Amino acid sequence: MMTSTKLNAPSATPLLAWYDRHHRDLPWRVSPPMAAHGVRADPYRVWLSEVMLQQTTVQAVKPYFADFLARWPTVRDLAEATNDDVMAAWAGLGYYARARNLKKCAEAVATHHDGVFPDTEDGLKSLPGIGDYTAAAVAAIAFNRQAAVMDGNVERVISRLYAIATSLPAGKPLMKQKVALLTPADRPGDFAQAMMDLGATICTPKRPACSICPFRGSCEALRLHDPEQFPVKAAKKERPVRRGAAFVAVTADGEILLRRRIASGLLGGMTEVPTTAWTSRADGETSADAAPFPAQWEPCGSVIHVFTHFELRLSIYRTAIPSRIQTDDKWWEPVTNLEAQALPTIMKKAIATAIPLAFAMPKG
DNA sequence: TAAGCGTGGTA
DNA sequence: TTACCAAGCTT
Repeated sequence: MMTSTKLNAPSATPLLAWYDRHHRDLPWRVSPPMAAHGVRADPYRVWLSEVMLQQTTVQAVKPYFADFLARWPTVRDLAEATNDDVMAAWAGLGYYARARNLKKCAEAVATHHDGVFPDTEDGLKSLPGIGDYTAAAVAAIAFNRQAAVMDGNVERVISRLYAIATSLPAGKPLMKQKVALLTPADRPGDFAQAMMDLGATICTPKRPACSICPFRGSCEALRLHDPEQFPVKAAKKERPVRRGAAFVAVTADGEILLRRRIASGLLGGMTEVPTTAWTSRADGETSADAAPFPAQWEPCGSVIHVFTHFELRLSIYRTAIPSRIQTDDKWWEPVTNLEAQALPTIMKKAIATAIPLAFAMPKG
């Protein structure tokens, strides 16, 4: 006789058992056996990794994490660094407001908290760049607080476990409630990391490996035979195209003209070559007419770069001049020193288009 | 609440 | 190739 499948009530226990066996080894992480002996990860490392991991893959973060930790081993070291050095070290990782807030947060901890991170969610959340997720993650992982950690992975796992059909972000409060009920008092940090590991390796967006999932006996979405339909997300919007021109000027001495972007907004505080405005207008300025100074500007290609909310198509112009030309709000930088600059990826692409060996030149 | 905010990997 | 997406925060 056919009977309906009976689900067990979800519990942290099988997840933690799975985590003990299958957890990922990551540079900022304390392994479960160590954690079981009361060893906690350094709050500075947990915070640094969590900020870097916001909307960013583990693979992309690893080299940046190692570099930051080597250069600034403690939060005080980071607080005493220059903004330029921090922005240059962050260059390429994206979402540069994170780097600006990282520096502000380090300064706040050093100045107002005696160099010690707050050990509560509320205390952490009051710091720059720390929101709901990061506050809960640091509180749970570094301080063993019973905080409900909810990121994209957890949203996916929870929405499937309970077959929550409410779309995101509207369904988030209900999901957070479910996570809070599931979070154990004894191993909250391991639980949070286990949920994220599960989301990253088993409960994946496409083709989840339900047959080996520790929640397979409790998952409502699996019982419905369609885990991929969760979580339900709002429809995405189309990505408009903007156009502009970028100008690469190089002197006979091998110096390139650079400038600093304004401190806020897109690529805020980062370094760039002079460009026109980036406009969605079909008749937008993309010619050499708007160059930073009169010269023989030669078109040398184009760069397409996809940002989160628009696609940028930059026409690249270059000129070679005998010596520096006086400009305001700009400076000349040796091409051999570009690696030390806070150049976002789009600008490295633009420069590499005009000077193919710009990032392959030996230093000094 | 919705929009703004990067980049590189993957299917 | 196009589209999606990866440990979100701020305004």
